[in-house]
Amino acid sequence: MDRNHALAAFAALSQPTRLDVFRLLLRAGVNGMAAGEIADALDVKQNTMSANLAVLHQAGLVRNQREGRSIRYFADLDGTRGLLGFLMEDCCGGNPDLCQPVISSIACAS
Amino acid sequence: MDRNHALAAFAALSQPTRLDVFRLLLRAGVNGMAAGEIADALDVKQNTMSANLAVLHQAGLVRNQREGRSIRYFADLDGTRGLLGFLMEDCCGGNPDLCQPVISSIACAS
DNA sequence: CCATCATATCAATAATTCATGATTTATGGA
DNA sequence: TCCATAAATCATGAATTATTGATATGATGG
Repeated sequence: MDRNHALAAFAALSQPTRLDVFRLLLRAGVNGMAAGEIADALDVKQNTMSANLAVLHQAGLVRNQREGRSIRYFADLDGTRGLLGFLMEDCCGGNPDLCQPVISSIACAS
Repeated sequence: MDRNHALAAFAALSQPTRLDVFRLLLRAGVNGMAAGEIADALDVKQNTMSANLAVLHQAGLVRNQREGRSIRYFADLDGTRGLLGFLMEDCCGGNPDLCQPVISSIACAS
């Protein structure tokens, strides 16, 4: 993850529909959702959703996979990890004592 | 951190200068940097930087504090934690097994 | 093949965002 | 009080981004 990838990812997440899509796909987990399902779930027109999915894909935040006539989308956790790592690396490198509480507070309460 | 705050934060980080500022302030740690220092360090005009700092502040990503004639800026780690937590909460809630690797991979290598 | 369904791409307009010169506000020193 | 410094605000033009109707591509079943 370099600076330009990070910029693209943040831009992707700065739009309401796209943020909703990403969180929806996080919830969907390994099942993912077909493009049309996503559009229906969020009440967004098909071509608008297609464009927004393309932005998320380009940004490395979602993956997709053709499945018959549909294309199924998944949250890309590798890309997500890269983004968060990029954001926090400076903090962790220079000031781990300050950074650690940020990390630990978002750990899954398993 | 609600959806609108998260959108504002992602929008703030989606602009090159602002991303650079945020990372610079993470590196600066508790010392922070004066607004003018930041503008000089990144070779950005004073009023442009002022506007960008205002966006980051509004988004809850930086704090500031007047210090004589200068205003000193700091990365706001509470705001940052809120943002990351918001982004990952759905994943953690429904799919902690998938989410955990994302979290642990960004932990500080102390 | 042909019809249909699912998704992507295109073209055009509307809306938002950005950078900047000029100006204003706030602070501190003489 | 007057001046100098530091930062914020304002107004404007340029560039980017979003949405949408129309159309194209790709896959499946008959």
